[in-house]
Amino acid sequence: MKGIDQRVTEFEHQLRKAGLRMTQQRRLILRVLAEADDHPDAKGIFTRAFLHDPTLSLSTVYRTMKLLETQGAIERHAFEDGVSRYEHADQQHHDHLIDVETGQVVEFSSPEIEALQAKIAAELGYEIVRHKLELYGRKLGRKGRRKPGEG
Amino acid sequence: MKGIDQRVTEFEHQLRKAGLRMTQQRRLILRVLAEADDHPDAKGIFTRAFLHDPTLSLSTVYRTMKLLETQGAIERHAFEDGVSRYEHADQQHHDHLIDVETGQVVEFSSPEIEALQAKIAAELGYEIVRHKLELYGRKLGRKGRRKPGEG
DNA sequence: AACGCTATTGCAAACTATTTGCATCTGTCA
DNA sequence: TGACAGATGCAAATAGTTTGCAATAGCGTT
Repeated sequence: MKGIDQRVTEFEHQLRKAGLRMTQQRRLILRVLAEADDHPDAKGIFTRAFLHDPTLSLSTVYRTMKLLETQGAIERHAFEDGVSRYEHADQQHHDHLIDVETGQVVEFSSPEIEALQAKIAAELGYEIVRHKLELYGRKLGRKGRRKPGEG
Repeated sequence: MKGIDQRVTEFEHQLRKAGLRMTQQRRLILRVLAEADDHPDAKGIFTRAFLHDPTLSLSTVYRTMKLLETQGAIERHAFEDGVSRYEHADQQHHDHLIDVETGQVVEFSSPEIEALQAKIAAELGYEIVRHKLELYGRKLGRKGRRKPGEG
């Protein structure tokens, strides 16, 4: 995995090229994202970053997430809980398996499925721009012990 | 395809069994849904239903959609535009291909992909409860004429 | 056909997630 | 270091959805 500092520096160059600035806030948010091994939402990112800089505002997080997404530095996901969740894009493409009981997100990838998708799209007369595959599952061996009302 | 009236009647029995009532509003909304061949959101459903009953309120649409979802009468989708879209569940399982240029939704299904999904989940120690597969694509032969900045 | 009980509705207000206007502040580059 | 444009914080604005409450209307019973 690339070092955090390296990633920040790379992004700084990327920003410069676009005439944009590397600010303390952006640096902090990048750091938080790089350190996250889950898929936090804006508030989650804000909460973590806020610990290091109590002057940070939530709107800056939102603005930064949008910027990062535009720049291709992160990916935004909209799982079924309604909020946007983010993860840094410095990794191979993968899909997600969400544990319906714990909410835990497992990443996986399947070239076979990707190939099938392309084939299906082609048959329908389309080329795939991107896709979203989310499996919602329950751990094997753990039977219907779901808390009522939980998504 | 099942007749609309038949579907409404079936649902009425289903409601009765649960101690719930079949109201004019629910009847109307069911009708709108049954007649829809797209994937309308709450406001869309409201707009169409409102034509037939101008006393209908948007909250009733939301409440009804939630009820219908709980009863398994409809499916709710959250595509990337952020709003919840609905379709009646009286049909086989299928996934969606969304045209990134027009927003048009094409339905398809692939037993092969389903099988692969189950296999992958099993390998990760999960059984699939449900899944969501969305392909975002562009019509073949129509080249990169996408407006810049559009997602 | 009328009655009563309780589910359902309409309305407005509340909520949640996200965006935006604006005055102020701060990177950057000369 | 100074100037300019981009970025920030704050509060207010949006958009989608939910909810409290008083009034209304299904539906089983009489």
